[in-house]
Amino acid sequence: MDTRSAILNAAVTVFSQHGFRGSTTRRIADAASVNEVTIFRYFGSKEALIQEAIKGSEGNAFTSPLPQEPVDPLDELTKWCSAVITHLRARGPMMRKCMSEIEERPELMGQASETPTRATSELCAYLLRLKAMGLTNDDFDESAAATMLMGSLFHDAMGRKLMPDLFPKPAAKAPGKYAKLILRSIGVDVPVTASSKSDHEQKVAE
Amino acid sequence: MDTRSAILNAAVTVFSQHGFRGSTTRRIADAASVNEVTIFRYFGSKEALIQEAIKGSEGNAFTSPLPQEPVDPLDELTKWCSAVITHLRARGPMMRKCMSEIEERPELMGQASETPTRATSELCAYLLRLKAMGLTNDDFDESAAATMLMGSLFHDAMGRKLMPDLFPKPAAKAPGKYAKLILRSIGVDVPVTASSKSDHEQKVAE
DNA sequence: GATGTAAGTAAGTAGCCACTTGCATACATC
DNA sequence: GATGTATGCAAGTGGCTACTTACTTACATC
Repeated sequence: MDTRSAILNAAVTVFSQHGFRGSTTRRIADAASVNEVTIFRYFGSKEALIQEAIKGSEGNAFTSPLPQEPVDPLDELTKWCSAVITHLRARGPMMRKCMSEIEERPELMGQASETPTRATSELCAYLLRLKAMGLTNDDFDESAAATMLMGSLFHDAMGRKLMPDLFPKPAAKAPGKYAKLILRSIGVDVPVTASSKSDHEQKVAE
Repeated sequence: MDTRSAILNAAVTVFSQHGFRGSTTRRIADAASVNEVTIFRYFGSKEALIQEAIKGSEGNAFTSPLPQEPVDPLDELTKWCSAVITHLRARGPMMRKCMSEIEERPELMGQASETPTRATSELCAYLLRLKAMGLTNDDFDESAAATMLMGSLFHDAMGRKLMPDLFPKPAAKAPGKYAKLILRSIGVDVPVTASSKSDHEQKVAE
């Protein structure tokens, strides 16, 4: 309805598919069902349009909190991992484009780095809460563990479509497997058979 | 010296920096110190040149084996992780470009997927050897664990330059931290203080 | 009914792009 | 010294690109 935001949305869509160089003003105008000239009246240049479009789409940042007081770490982490993967997967194409063009257009990177940064630090804090509760080893490196889990989620979200054979199947159970492994790596006692979030009766010893 | 391979090398370099659309034949010709026309005489089209250049660069595949008979898992894995990260980091820009253009040019993906695929399956086999030796839990999911470690290495190689704050520092010690965590996640008994490959005296119990 | 505003239409500019053509040069081999 | 081969050079073609200009249409408000 609103012309300006129609153009911005179209710019995000086209950029996600074709990258900066492939996002011609003609393509964006067509996608927005708007005349090409209108784009320049609103934004002045393609550069300015795409920058504003991408910065604007940062608004939908990731916010799925981990509980302040852990009760069932495996279950909680599994659900959180699931949410992170879903979020990353939806933004996959756009993040791939941003990461690919970082050498030429570093100003576009905000979008791609925000979610991983926020998620990693939240995860780190959660792991420290587990430690404070005495559920873990007391010597583990929480920052390395958080990065590692985040890396797995990132890898899965980015790579599963490109090389499906590399990843644990089915995709829906992968978050549970990652969560279980990371918990075990820091000494949390996870029951043997609890390998996915579908095992709801299995609770971690507290 | 050889004109043909000079052009191919230049094509890889330029593509790694600018992607497909940014790799103009003029840029490639300049980088190869060759006349633009020569490119078309050899390869017919830009499309054909870049495809051959990228396929050709798959030659330098990753081959750093994990030992057939594990002796010191933490040390062996740490060195292997280090080698994988180094390899991926060197190919980072090119892999980012390939992954970014997969929707438009799926035929360029071979390069980006070969190393992770090979490395993951080698890692998986190694973890099974540890299991066969009775060093691990007997219920762990080796495929998930291999993917997870691979994801961490991939993530580190791809992302550390873009968002340095996200990763364990110093970079040289990260492979050891990942290796230690993954070993612990599958039940291998890793000494408390062995957190990097620099701790050579510390050996894993056999 | 006059005015202002948001948008479309048509046309054009200057530059880059992949790719072609025709010709010149250098060198090596017979 | 003739021939062939590899390469450079100059110029050009047609198409696309970002962006501009000038004019028009439609609608809303005074």
